[in-house]
Amino acid sequence: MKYNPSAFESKWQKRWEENNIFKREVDNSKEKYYCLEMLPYPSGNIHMGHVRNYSIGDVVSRFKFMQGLNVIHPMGWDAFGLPAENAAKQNNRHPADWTYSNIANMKEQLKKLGFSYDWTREVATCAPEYYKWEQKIFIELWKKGLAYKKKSLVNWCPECETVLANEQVEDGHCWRCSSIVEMKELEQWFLKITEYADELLEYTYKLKGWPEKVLTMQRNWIGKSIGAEIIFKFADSDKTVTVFTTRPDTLYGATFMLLAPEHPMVKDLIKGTEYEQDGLKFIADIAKQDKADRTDNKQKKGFFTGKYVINPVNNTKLPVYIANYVLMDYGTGAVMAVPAHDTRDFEFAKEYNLPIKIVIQPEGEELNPDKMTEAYTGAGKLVNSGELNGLDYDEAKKKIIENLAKDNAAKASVNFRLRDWGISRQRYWGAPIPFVYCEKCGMQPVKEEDLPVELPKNVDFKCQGNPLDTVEDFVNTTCPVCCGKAKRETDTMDTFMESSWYFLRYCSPKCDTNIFDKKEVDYWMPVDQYIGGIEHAVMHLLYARFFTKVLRDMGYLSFDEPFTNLLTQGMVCKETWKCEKDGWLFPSEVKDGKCCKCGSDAIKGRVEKMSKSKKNVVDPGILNDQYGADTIRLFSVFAAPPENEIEWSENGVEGCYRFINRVFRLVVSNMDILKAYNDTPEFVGKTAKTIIRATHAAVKKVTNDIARFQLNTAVSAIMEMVNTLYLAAEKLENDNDKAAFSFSLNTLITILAPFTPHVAEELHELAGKTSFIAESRWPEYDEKYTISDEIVIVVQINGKVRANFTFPRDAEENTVFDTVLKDSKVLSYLEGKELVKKIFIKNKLVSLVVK
RNA sequence: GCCCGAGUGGCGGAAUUGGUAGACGCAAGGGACUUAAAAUCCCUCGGGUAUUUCACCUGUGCCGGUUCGAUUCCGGCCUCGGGCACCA
Repeated sequence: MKYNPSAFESKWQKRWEENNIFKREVDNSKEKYYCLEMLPYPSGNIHMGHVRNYSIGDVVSRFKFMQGLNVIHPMGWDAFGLPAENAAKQNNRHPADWTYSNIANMKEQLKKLGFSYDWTREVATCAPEYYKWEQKIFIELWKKGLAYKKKSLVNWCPECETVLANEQVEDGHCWRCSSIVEMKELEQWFLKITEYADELLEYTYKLKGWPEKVLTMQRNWIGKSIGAEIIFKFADSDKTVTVFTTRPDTLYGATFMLLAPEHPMVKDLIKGTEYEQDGLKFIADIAKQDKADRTDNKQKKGFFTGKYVINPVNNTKLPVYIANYVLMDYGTGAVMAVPAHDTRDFEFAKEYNLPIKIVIQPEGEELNPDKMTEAYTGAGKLVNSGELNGLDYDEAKKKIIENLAKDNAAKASVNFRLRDWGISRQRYWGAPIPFVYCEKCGMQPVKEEDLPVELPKNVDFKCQGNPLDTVEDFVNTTCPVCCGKAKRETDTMDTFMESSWYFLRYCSPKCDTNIFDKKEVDYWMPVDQYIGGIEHAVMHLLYARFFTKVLRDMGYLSFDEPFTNLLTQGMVCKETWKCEKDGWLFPSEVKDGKCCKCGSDAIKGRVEKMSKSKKNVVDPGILNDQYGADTIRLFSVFAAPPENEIEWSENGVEGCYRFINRVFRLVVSNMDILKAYNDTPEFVGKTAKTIIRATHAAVKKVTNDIARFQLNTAVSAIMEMVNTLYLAAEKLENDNDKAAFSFSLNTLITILAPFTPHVAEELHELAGKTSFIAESRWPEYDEKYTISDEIVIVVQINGKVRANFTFPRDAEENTVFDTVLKDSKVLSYLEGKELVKKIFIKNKLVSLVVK
């Protein structure tokens, strides 16, 4: 009998489904376990990244379930988004059709991989039954003042024809299409995530189950700076300007003042003066630059306004400049410049020949302004600072704020890099924002009983701009307050809104009375294990944390964080090929190092994440046909630790296939023993002991390794067990040996079940069992059977291993030294030398020091 | 520049508390079986010196320290990967 996965994999998938074995319900008598994988965007096909993500999650889910936990393991579709709309433009296909057919296709592919999802909880975020509740959340956010509409300068992607959140701009480019992002002034909806900045940051220190890397990225993104606001008076008027600084201790060293070109005071300051004309030109020049240009070009440029402010600590007059490197959207848009102790201010001072005044002296060094080539930004003691002289810079920070606070000239202040989340999108395929504009009553939310505001079906996708604007039936409506004529909001919500709460909806996906059923959420949430790619470290994971905190404060939730443990799995990569003329090549287009199209040299490119554009994609569907689901699943978890990158290797897959074959042969060729012996073996006899030990040791290692997500070593432990069983199979002598062997094979099938569930079920059935292995109890191991009676004691002499001795377990110090110190090899090292020290570590080693 | 993470064979990677570095797998080489191939099985596999075999030296990015003993702990560096970045 040969291992032929295509003969039975679909059979088991069908049986699991027919018997509803992955369908789970609230059961207060059982401990719950929520295993969640990031829901996919229905792009059309499952790719290797999905397979890896879901294989990891499936091992954990199946394992936890076999351990007796009530495991919820849902799957759904992040179904709104631009690709559906682009497909509509190109192929004349409605985004809904395109999306739902992709979902059907991908669901089929997932089922063929045998993942243990509870499909009764499936959610598609583009369904009105889903986004209805999102609209309700949105209105409640608005009622709490956490959603607001504001005219502001926003990121605009000309290619996608929509606004982007700050999180969606990478290096000045659109995260989706890489076009250069423009700045545009528009009236937009925002969510006040900044109100939660402090708590979001604080909890990054409490999330013990998250990778440090992700927490750091979130901390960087939130970017908290502790400092002070200081008020400066103008020399020639009663006006004041406030600056934010993290270095109030350097206030005595301020030698000029800088304002952002967009600062609201700037135009007034130069109005009617000789500086007006050139100043306006300077401002206009900077305004012309896009985000990428302005940050790329680090050259400091400034313009003197002709005005002066007074330094509140020493009444010095400081010239006021407009500077290109001062940003309006951070701090107050005004900066006190301390060239001696700030890198950028130093460059500016050099450029415009402004004075540099040292106020911090580092220990053991004497700074001299004429000789400095760069600013000194480190620690030190204060000088040239009046009453603060001699203070440490940290103390001076507090002292100076205290002093100035008496005259209301300063206060302690905190600034965040995090901006409010812009969620308006000028696209069709998203959840409509449930607001209307009435001529009489102004902006009004749609009444709850009228939700959802459904997307209209008949729309012209080929038009310019937002297709929703052209749908008269949709736009024209009545006011929920006065019933008069009103117009609907046509912006839709950012698709990250849907993924910010879907894990809550999974708990009661069909609840039609509220966002979710609180009882269900109280039982299942928070998520015990969340698994997904590192690319969501900031955007999705920050938004979901924000939503959780907001819903908690609205009384919907009674916990602070949605995801207790997070695993960020690495990418699946493969080598690439490139030709100078024809660009990226498929491996099939390369022959003997030459490009098949033009015959020139094909260059082996970097190992990169699998992507269509780089032509290095491996289709899981084809692999499934070739090797079966179990092999792909096993490879995905065995190739590397989950958080590392996997470099795709056909040979590696082949190796996993070979291993499953090896297991299949081992079990099938010993089927008679497996069936005939059902009693518990006794722990006697060399062969039986070896078998039982190998079994308990494997169970121990696999159990512990899955728990700490070392799935690769869990698989190696099973491989080792199989190797031992192959050797033992030759040596079975009596009934007890065979009983041990039978016990071991049964255990092997059981511990394989989370990794290769199909072959495990098949072997289980071949062994005459009628139950599902997926529903079997995970085996327990007994420590006393994992250890051997004999142990090897290593002898180190002056730190080097010189000999090995076999002793009975727990041999005493005296016994060991008696043998060791009589051994001729050991003695040869001691000859003519003095034995200075003897160290004995039980069951491990002896260490001798000689002189 | 600031902040995180990581450096171990030809490769992916093991070593859970400081205790025989290289588990498991891949690749490579040799052999068995076979008319042949596939499949399977066995042996070798960090580097070096031996080969009168069983041995010795060296080795976990580099330099130093602690220790009987360091991939693991401490100090200093180097390199790579990632995040943030005219953020005041």
